[in-house]
Amino acid sequence: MLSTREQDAYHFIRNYILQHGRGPLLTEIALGLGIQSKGVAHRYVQSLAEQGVIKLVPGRHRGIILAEDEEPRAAQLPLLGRIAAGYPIEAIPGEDHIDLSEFFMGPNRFVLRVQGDSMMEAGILDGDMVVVRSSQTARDDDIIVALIDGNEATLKYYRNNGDGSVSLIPANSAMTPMTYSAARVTIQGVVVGQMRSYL
Amino acid sequence: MLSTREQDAYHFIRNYILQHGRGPLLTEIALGLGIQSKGVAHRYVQSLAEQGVIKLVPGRHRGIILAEDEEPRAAQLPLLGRIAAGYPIEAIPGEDHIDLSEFFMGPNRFVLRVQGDSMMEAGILDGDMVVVRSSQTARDDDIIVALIDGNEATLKYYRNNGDGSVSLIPANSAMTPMTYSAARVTIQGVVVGQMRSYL
DNA sequence: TTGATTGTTCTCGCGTTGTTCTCTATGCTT
DNA sequence: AAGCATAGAGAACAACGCGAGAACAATCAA
Repeated sequence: MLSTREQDAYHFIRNYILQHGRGPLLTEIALGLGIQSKGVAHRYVQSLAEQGVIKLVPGRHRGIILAEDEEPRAAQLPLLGRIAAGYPIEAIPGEDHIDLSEFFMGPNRFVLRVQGDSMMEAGILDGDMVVVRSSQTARDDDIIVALIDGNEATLKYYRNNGDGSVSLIPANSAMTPMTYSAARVTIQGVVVGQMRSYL
Repeated sequence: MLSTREQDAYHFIRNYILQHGRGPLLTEIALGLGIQSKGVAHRYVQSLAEQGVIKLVPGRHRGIILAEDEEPRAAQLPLLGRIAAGYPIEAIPGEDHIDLSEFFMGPNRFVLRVQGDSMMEAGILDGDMVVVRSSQTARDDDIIVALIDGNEATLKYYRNNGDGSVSLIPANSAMTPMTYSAARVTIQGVVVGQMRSYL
């Protein structure tokens, strides 16, 4: 059973290893817990090791390993919290990590790079990546990858008009929605995620 | 388990080989680490070789090879190509997979969930996740996480006015840019990525 | 009170990192 | 082919800081 501060220490250590790829120093743990004493940090580390939550490489600096660390740690980032204008960063209780794999991965998915501004007002900008789940069907208001007449690809909101026609609606007030007979539109997939890099 | 400086050495060697196509000299490694001693460089190289991170061709100058790393990660998705309104999906030559780890992972990064519409017109919507690289500095037009007066967090474009004041500019025409004395604004990090899930 | 939790401060051995020197072997230059 | 500058290999030595605790104190709940 972990005490309150032991849990704090564990979370700090976990975050540190995920961020830096190596164990923290006792001093860094102490700093992270807001205390001056690396002695206490050491005591917590010992306790965590005894309880099997972490493992120690004896006689080494930064010799802390996560016990759960058999699984691929490739795609985890610490999730610090929620940010809203006017308030301090608010921690999200219960969630302290985000796994990019879980976030985006799934069967029958692929990625497209978006060119153009047709979904601009939906927050999908020129150059963004969209994660698409292959599907021949979609629900209203899904963002879909559609093929018109078998050769023209497009990214639009989907609307089935129920009369044998479908509408493809851009998220850009400078462009107009288009309506086609259902036969002309082939759904290739549904957008399930979006990402952007600022580097 | 690599020590701090061994990791530094490994990164230097890796970069060197990727850049020059051949292994570095011990002297060059020492230079790259900012030390005068090629003896230490040698010690690090030996240790890296023992731990299997690199391989050595015995009896040769520049005989350092990268051990075949990069076991296929779980966080890859096929990258089909580029989609633009009016054209078929166009394959992107040379790129056929996207690695979520490479896309988003890096040292000193964390994730925040965005609340509010202050960066709406930059394609960062309410509920999106942003990947932030910890940093105390930023360049003009970076999107930053800033703390105002030490307790108010916000996500804005950054602009250093050069006269001791900085401006924080929202991407939302319904909101107005704010200017503060530089002392009141603490930069917590720079947004390097953004992602959204539609599920 | 008593014990659990949390914290400070101090000490000690050694891990880590660095310098410098020597010896041998490689490989470019002549 | 021979000579030589330089690279690899490693030993000896030293400074510094980190891990590993020990000793002790404050706080709070049972």
